[in-house]
Amino acid sequence: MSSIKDVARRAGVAISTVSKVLNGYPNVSEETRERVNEAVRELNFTPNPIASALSSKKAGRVALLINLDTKTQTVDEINMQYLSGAINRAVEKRLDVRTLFFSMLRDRSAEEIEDYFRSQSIEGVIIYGMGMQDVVLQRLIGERRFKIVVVDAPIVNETTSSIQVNHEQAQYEVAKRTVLENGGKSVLYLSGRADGYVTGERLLGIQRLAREEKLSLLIKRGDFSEKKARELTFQYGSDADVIVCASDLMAIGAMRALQEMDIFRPVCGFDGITLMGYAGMQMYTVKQDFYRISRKAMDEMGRLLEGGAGRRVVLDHQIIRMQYQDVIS
Amino acid sequence: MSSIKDVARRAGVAISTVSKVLNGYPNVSEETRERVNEAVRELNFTPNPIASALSSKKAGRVALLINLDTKTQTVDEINMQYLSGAINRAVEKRLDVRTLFFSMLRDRSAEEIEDYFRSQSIEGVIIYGMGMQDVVLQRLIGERRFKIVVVDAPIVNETTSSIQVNHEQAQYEVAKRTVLENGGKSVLYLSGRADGYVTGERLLGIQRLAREEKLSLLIKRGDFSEKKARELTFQYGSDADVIVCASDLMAIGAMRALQEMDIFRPVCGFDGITLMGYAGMQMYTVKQDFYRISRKAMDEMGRLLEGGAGRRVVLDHQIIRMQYQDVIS
DNA sequence: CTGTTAGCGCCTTCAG
DNA sequence: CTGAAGGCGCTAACAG
Repeated sequence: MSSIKDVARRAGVAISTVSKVLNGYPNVSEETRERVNEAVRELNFTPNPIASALSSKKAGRVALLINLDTKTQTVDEINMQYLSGAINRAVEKRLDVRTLFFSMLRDRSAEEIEDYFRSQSIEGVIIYGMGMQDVVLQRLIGERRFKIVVVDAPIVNETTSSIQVNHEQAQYEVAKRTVLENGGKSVLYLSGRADGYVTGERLLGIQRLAREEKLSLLIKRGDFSEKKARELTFQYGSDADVIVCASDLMAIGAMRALQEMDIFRPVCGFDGITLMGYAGMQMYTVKQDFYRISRKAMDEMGRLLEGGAGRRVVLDHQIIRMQYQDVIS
Repeated sequence: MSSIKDVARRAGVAISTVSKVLNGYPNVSEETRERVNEAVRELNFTPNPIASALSSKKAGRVALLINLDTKTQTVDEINMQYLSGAINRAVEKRLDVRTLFFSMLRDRSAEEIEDYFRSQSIEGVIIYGMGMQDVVLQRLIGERRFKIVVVDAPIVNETTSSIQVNHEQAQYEVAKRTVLENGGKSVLYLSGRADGYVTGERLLGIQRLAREEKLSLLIKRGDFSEKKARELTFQYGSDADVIVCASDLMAIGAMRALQEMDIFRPVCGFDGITLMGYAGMQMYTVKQDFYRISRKAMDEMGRLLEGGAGRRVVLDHQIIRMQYQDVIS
């Protein structure tokens, strides 16, 4: 491994000049810049990130905090997409990522967590799947000691950005399309878990639609559970004209119940997960591109690390018609 | 953040002494050792891993290489367990993990990959889900420049360890139990993908059983696909007494086909994935504890990094009776 | 057993 | 615009 010194010697300049070129500083003549770059190429030189971190006291380290407590297949799918999106972007931005799980922070105080991050030279944290009951994380955010990006939780301050699609609008749109295309005056809405931030936002969307379209609206908590959705559909499904679900998983549960009851009701979902083991069903759903969301989250982290202020980032979504497929084609 | 210097001053000793205590070197009197530890506690000191890495030229960095190409829910579940197992153990062992995906190495030569690892100070790589067609990785392993642990691929050399359950034996056992409990003389075996290392091993297991029990054995390639398994079962299922599948997913496909054909055949699976969206089915399967496997893989990596030689590690498995459950309970 | 010292590879003023 | 020099926090001989 050649070092900056070798490059300097080969280019016939001082170490500091090389450093400047490497980091894109001004005040280097075009000529020497080119000479340095050439030497870099010839030696196949890559700066040692460890030395650079130590010297500059900027490691560019960001932790991805994944909520793995709710063990469900869809969540796994979503988390994997989150991971690959963030990591891919991080490689491009030369940020240093480490993956952590909520479970590792269990039973630790906000202070201990801070110490841990600090000792690991972690400067930023992207939080996925945070719930309203996660007080420790909320405190961490409140402390403003780290740059933080929260996915799907509307928390913003000077050092914290939030990133998500417009859940209210998306829920409104997908439900509207389903209702209008099929007709119907009464809606059964199966909502998400009470502690989820998005649950309330999506709820607002369906309520707006109900108001606008003068629909009668029955709301039941499905907790993002396929099973619960199924049970609730058995109980209330036949009384409704349309069933709107706050997640694809619940939509599957609802559809299965309807099949077993041998009645038809239009159903719509939310998330646009790609993998489902149920054939022959169709519905509208909100397609969230989790990979892209996570890339954007990493972008936003880059901005924060460079001194940008926290802000709210809203990404777009799509309403798509989804066809269930076999798990592996 | 206090530094080693502060600790030294506070304990009234030299920096190097503190370093020795920190790293558990000998040649420090019990007394000073205690004094240093006290200072460490009082200052709430944690050594800066970056500085330590730079100085010692040992970053303790290991990359997790996850195969995310085959996008299936079960694979996601398994990969998440791999990730959390490895990362949890790494935290305990103070190793520095970064997660990478096969897709990031696509289109790169073994040399480029080596350079990348080297530039990132990565010393070890744990490879999950490598196939026989991954020649680039095979070359990387062959080079012996990095410490490597391969999960579920039987490759071993001085710097490479392999870790897996005994697939041959496991397949033998689960099939044997299923056959003996239900009786039957002919077996339909749905095998995995041709490029998977474990496919062949599992095949050997069922072949051994067939020999021992004098079973007639029909082998069909199911490619770990639920859909294919289903189709194959439609075609060949009724002619067999028992259906043995090389994965749970295929077992599900087989069972669904049997249900639709309205005939009964005992089925068994492999992997013991916890999440399946199918209710009311039961079968024997091989339970692999992916979380634990991955922890062990990280342990093994620790051994290699400390200079141990590559070896083959075989973990135990269980044969369990599995009851399908709803996705979310 | 303990302290001194010279780096690790890079960044960053500060002179020139 | 370029180069010299002093660290960043820690490790590792080497003296004492």
